[in-house]
Amino acid sequence: MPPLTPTGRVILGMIALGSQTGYDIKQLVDKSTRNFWAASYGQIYPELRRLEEQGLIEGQSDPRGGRARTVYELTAAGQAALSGWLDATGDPSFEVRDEGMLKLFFSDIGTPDQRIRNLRAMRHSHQNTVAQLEQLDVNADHMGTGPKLTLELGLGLHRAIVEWCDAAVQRLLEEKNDHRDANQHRDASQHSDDD
Amino acid sequence: MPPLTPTGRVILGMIALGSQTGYDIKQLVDKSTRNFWAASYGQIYPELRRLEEQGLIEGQSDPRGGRARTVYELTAAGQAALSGWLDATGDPSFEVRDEGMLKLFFSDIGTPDQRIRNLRAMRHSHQNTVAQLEQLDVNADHMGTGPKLTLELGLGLHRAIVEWCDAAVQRLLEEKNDHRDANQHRDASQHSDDD
DNA sequence: AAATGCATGTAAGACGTTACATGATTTT
DNA sequence: AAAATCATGTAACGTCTTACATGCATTT
Repeated sequence: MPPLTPTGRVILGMIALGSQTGYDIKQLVDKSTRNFWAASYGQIYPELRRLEEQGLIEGQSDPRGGRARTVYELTAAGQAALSGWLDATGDPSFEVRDEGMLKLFFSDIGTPDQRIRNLRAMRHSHQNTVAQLEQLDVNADHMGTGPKLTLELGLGLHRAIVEWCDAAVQRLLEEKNDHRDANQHRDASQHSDDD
Repeated sequence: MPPLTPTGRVILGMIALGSQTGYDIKQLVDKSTRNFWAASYGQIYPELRRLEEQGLIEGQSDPRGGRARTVYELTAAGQAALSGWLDATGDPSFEVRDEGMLKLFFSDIGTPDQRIRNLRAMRHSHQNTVAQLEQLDVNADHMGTGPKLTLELGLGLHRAIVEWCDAAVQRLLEEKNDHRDANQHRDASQHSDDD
């Protein structure tokens, strides 16, 4: 028996949480886990096939009107596979690919202005994420403990990044001003940031 | 002209920072960016070829003794491509795949103990990362502003995750105790955590 | 003499996104 | 009547990791 693929895990989990169709799964992933574990249709539908072949899920046709629709549920083997994964010890995989940080890393190559623009772009995208998560947070009452915890952690992290970006920009601007003031006396006006 | 590939960017950047060989690049990536942008030999060497074909870098054979060795440097076009990327506006890509959080999200499926074990596993792996970054931090004097900033942000983030995991575990344990105390009176001993 | 580090590379496969295509149902 | 939502799927492509293979140079 091949081990659960990465996408296989999300799918089993989402079906366990009540998702029925491939479409359903995608909706739920986009609403809940996409910030730390995304999935696309191009992965989901083929993977549903494989999981059924492996006997971990079972689907049956359940059309709504003239519209084809396949409803899936976990088999006993599927529940076992899911539990086995959740119970497995050993460090969980963790990967980040952050273009903003990469640019920041290389930012000595460019101008100080470029660096600040980049920090503002980072700030902006993480602030977006915060706003999305805050939307979800309003119905935290109807959530299980797991989803509540991940939401809380996500909010905390993205907020921390936003705040750090703000602080970094401010520090860089002050350094720039210090440097300018040390050379000669001119005026500069400060910007105000949206939020 | 095809746009810079993801790995192409790191390679150009690392060469700009002074890396000379493919081996060099890999070493530097592993020491500096791998927590937010990794690269493997399987990507690096083929990509060096492509970048040379595109005229963005130029390599020349520079053996050390009987050992083959190719030293690369940026061409003018390569510097332009790198600057163009660093200067580009529009939100930078940002992706996370965090198995620990995914398990946490699904943790209502398992037992409370499983959830706590999972949180401890997360804590452990992020604490490892913190330790690695602290090693790098000791020679922060010799770093440019960019590397210093990414190091600082990385440290802050991973430390925040460690702390959040600790707090979450504690909260969950307290809830468990409250629940137990509400039913009947027994004793439980607390664990002590390594660090 | 052995182990570690320097240095280069490839092949196979795993994983993933994007873009496209199709069509029914429900809401506006 | 149009737009949004539900629902399923595929093909092409891009990207990346793992595992393997090789061999010289330096340090222990």
